[in-house]
Amino acid sequence: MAPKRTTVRDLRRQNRATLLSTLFFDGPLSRYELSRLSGLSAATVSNVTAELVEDGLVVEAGSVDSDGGRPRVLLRVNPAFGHVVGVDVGETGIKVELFDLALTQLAARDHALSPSSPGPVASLIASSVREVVAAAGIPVSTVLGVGIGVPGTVEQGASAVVHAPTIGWDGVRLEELIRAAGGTWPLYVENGAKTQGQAEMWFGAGRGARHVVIALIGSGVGAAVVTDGGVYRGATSSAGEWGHTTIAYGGRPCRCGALGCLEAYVGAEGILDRYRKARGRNLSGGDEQSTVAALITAAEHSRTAARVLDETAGYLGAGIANLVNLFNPERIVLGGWAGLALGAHQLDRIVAATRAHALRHPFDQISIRLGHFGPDAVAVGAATLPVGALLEGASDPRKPAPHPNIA
Amino acid sequence: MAPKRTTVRDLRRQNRATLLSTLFFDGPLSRYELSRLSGLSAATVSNVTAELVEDGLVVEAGSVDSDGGRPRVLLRVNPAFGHVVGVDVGETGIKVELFDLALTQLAARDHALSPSSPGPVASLIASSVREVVAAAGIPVSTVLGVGIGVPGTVEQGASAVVHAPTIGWDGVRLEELIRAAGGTWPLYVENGAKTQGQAEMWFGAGRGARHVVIALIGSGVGAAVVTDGGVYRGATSSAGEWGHTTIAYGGRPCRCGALGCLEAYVGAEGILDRYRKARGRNLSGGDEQSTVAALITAAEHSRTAARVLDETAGYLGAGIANLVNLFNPERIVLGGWAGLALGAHQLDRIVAATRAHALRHPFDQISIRLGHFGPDAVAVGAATLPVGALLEGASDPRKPAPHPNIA
DNA sequence: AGTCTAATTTTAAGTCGCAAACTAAGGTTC
DNA sequence: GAACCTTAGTTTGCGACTTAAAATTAGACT
Repeated sequence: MAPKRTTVRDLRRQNRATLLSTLFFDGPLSRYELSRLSGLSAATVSNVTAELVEDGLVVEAGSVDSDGGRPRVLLRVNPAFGHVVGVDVGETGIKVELFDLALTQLAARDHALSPSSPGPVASLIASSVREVVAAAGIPVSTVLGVGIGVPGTVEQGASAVVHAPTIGWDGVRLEELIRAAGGTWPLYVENGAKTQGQAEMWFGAGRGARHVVIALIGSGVGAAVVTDGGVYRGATSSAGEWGHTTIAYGGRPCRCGALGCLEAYVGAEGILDRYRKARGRNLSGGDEQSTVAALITAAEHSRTAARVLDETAGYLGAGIANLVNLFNPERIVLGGWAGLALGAHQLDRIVAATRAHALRHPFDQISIRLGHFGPDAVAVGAATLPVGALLEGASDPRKPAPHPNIA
Repeated sequence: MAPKRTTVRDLRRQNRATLLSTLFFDGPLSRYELSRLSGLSAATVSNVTAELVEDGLVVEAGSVDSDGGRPRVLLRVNPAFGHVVGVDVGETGIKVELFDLALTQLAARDHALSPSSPGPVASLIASSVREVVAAAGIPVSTVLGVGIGVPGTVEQGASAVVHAPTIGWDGVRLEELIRAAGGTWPLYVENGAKTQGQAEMWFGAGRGARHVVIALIGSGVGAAVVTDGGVYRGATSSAGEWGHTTIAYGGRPCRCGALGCLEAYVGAEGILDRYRKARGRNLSGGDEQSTVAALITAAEHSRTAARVLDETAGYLGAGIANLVNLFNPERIVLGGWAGLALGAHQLDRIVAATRAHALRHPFDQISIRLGHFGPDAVAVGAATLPVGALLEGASDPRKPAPHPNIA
């Protein structure tokens, strides 16, 4: 029940982590400002930052005049301290991106992937990481870790186990496969929706808030729930399966086998299928993404298209209202390619539908915004995983704790 | 982002709290076992427990032989250290119960309440607390605090603000009113569903689990969400409004004004109304509670009644499945008077409906159980609030921190 | 009485953060 | 341009904490 911390040394780790995180997120700061922000005494800040500078994690970054006294020396996290890699394992391909510690992209690779059985994917990941490292011309030893976002649930443990029905993975020990393919970096495997959520929280539309739900709509529908600043995982890391919540009891069949799931109404496939049924014929081809774009454009002239989109906004609003009522967040971020497309043209209607279905009190607390990230969200979010582990206080970054989740 | 703890003294408080909580929840334990359970060294345990014994919070409770060595001395929380009061503010009356620290009931009072405007309720609470204290014959100074469960949302802050539309409260500063009526005890105000949840977590069907959703069905429908051992509140303490999540888009009107809320289908009122509509006439009168009981009995003979209950199980299962998909708990506890009544006769069907609507992976994690508490749940849970504050480390129990939530 | 085992307590050592005193680095005043 | 002010950051001394190891305590067994 009660939290559990013990030795006086954990205290040091804790304070070290607090200062490092503050520097990372709130930009260059002087020791003096750090002291104010962290609540630690100036003496301790001085002491701990000296250690951080010694370790090379933090560097001085110029100084700024104070009015009439000694100028403040600014400190910031050393972007060159090390590098991180983010991998987006998608249904049709993988994306591998290399960043410095400030999450500036240094190199990237895309690879299509037809069969997507686990072994080849693991090999491809391992070789692609080596590729981007070579492309950026950095020593491989500076890679602090590789974060991997996968399209399914991840059971965290000694070695992460991935269940991803949409690509036919069931109980895949991805970490072990990548190690077998020669990957020696610390690995962090996480559900793709959760890494997208983390990207929005760290650098996007979620910044500054502590209770946020990131609603993601693409071909499928998911959500990342952030409670009190951290991604919520639930008992076995599969929390946030918003797409398969029932919104219309006994309604449209969903690919998951149930009836009336939200995804069957507002997922890209669901939207197009409803349009198809309403219209009696298919929209002009292309991939899903461009077909949805075409539908949105068509809505300017076609009553049917407009009606389908209006209904979509209604269902989506009800779905968002469920999130609002259950989680009482301070902010909702709408993301995913379809979410961004719908949001750009229909945000007012979506908000109105949300208001109609949510309780007044929690609704009054929220602001609904569009996500800042496009197709890079998963990879960027995945790359934040090793950075997060570093910030949380793995003092030896190349040997991090089992997983940030555990700590 | 990062948690924030500072001085070496907090460490002591922390460890003190850990040991006290362990003793409270895991019964009498020897110092040796405490050391194992808490991970603290034997020396520290000895040191801290000495302090706890000195303060009167902990007493020795016999000893138990070890095989061949010095016998272990058992320690437990001193039930007589102080007393706590739990208050259940309901829609039709208030219930005030006095407990010792082991949550053994020592006295109780019920009062009907017709107008329920805030002032008189506050006075009634203050006088009832004095009544139960007198009835139990304990000195008033041993009252460590008064917990109050209210039927609405509570904004925690310097002074709790209550919004309870069903009894016409809007922005009521209950604490201040009780103080004005002469109540000098530390007060803890919390939403009634959340106190019920805490009662089940501490002493009922939630014991031992860390991720639980307690689904409460009475006249209305609510839920208490427990994540990682603590009651989840969200940004403004109104999380868990399960009753007003949309389950049937465009469906039955709900008293909240929206269409298709879960409450409109599985709340007692919703069930009875659906039966009325199906049957074309009312069920024989009485209060809601006995009418529902009558309906359940009638289902043995009446096809209509059976069908209404079957449908109820279906809707309820879908609603529970939404909780499972979103929160991924390890356990669902079904409570509230109507929830217990339905569960006693229909649990199989409810579980089956849940399976039909939930994703396989999270569904496989859960066990669905009935709550252990009946009408006392709110008051017992409310009484746990001051106890929780004591366990969390308010070293001077009569002057607790603003609210356990804040810490 | 002496010995064995296991549970606590005492002791000595090492860490930590903080308040206060102190140093650094620049501007202002006369 | 020397004395003084102001603000930033560092050093010092101290009290508080946990721990490992040594010492003590308390029964059981011989």
